[in-house]
Amino acid sequence: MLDIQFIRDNAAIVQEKSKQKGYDIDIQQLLGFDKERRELLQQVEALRRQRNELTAQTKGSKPSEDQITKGKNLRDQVTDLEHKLAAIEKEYEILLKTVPNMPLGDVPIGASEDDNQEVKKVGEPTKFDFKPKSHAEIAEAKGWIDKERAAKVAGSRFAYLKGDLVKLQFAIIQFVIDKLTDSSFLDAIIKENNLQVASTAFTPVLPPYVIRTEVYDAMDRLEPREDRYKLDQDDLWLQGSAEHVLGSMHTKEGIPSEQLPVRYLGYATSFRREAGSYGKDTEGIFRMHQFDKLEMESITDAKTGLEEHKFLIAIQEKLMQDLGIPYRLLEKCTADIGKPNARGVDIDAWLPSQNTYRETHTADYMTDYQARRLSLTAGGKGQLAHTNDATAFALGRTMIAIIENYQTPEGNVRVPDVLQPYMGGKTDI
RNA sequence: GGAAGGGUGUCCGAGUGGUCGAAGGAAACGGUCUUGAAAACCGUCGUGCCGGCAACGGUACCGUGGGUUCGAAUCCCACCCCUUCCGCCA
Repeated sequence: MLDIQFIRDNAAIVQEKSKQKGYDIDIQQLLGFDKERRELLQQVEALRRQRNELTAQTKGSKPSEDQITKGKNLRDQVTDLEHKLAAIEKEYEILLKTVPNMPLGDVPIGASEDDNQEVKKVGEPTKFDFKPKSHAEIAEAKGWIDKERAAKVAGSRFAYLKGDLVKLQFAIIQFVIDKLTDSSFLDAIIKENNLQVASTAFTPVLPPYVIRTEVYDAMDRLEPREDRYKLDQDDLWLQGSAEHVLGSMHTKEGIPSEQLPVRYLGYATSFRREAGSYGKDTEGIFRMHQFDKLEMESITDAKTGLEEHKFLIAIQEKLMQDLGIPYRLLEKCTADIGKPNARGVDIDAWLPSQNTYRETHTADYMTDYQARRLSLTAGGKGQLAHTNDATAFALGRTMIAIIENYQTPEGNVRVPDVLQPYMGGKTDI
């Protein structure tokens, strides 16, 4: 969430920028609650002071009848005002939490994802001298995907992945882990892009797949909750991205400057109900309730947060280039970056069967918006951390891109060069 | 799942109704002493919120949330977490 002091000092800006993100918040109403809350708080504290003074008078000896009467009277007044204060604070907090993070100055203003701005295209759309098939056609023919049986067991939008596709997934995982834990690989990216960040290697992490309501909410990733899976018997949700359980890992901690930046490469199976996307992307494994993902997460101080964001994007690009998949980079507009984001980009991979680019990556920079509610500081007392997350590879969609861009007329798939060592030297599957 | 014990400041740890924001120790920081260092000694040493230009004042916080009481770290209830033992289990 935002700092209330910032909202008090910049009410008009907050109002305007919230609107640009598609959140029409009544800032004046929020400030009204804030004022009322502070007035009540002062009254409550004055009464508590009286009560404390009375207690100090009576300590050591039995209080007189008179003092007890006075105390009871004070207690009732305090309790009454505390209830009023609690009610106001609840309204205040609900409203405060609805205020989105402020977009950075370079974020394009827009009303929908159509207003996202293309920054560049890398690689030419793959050319074929035959009609390219969709990943679903190839994979089903190869026996790599079985959705019909998955439907019997788990319902729609689930799949069994089998055979060489599974090997390919693990090859990608191993490839990325090798690269991101190698600080010389990172250092080369830093130099090439002239970035001012440390070459600290990523720590690979296998996180828990479930997350408490309170923590999920503090990350501001619980909503929309109809897209989340809730565990019936516990106060737990299945995470929708490794980022949800990685970013929250250091909640209520202070990270000393010598340990910054904290960089994690998380691998997790993520779960999404895909509410509201019925009938969309039903072919193959493009949009699933369950998918595996390699996710980068980093915690920095305020000074280096933006540079870290650019670094994570540079890594995403480098990994895509290493796999040889044509892609485009989009700067997401105010309406599309997401509530906790100050800035965000998408990478879309070229999919020959759809003759277009489709989203495979996102990179999110949250400034201190998440850290404020997580009580996460970095580099000193009261200095809120800046958080960044970015997809390394969403494995399902990455394999779709590989299958479609590397397909042969015979319906085979060439293995990208960098992955061959992880596939036992196989060049085709 | 059953039984027992426990969660207190940066850390260890005392505290079972008022004199407790909290003993004592360690660490850290400043100083005295010393050629220098160690030791010893002296001092400083939690955070949030509200008010204030500030100095400062107030308030809250002893796992979390309720409750009892004139008054709660301390008593009661619920929950969370940790440890040990038993059971079950990959």
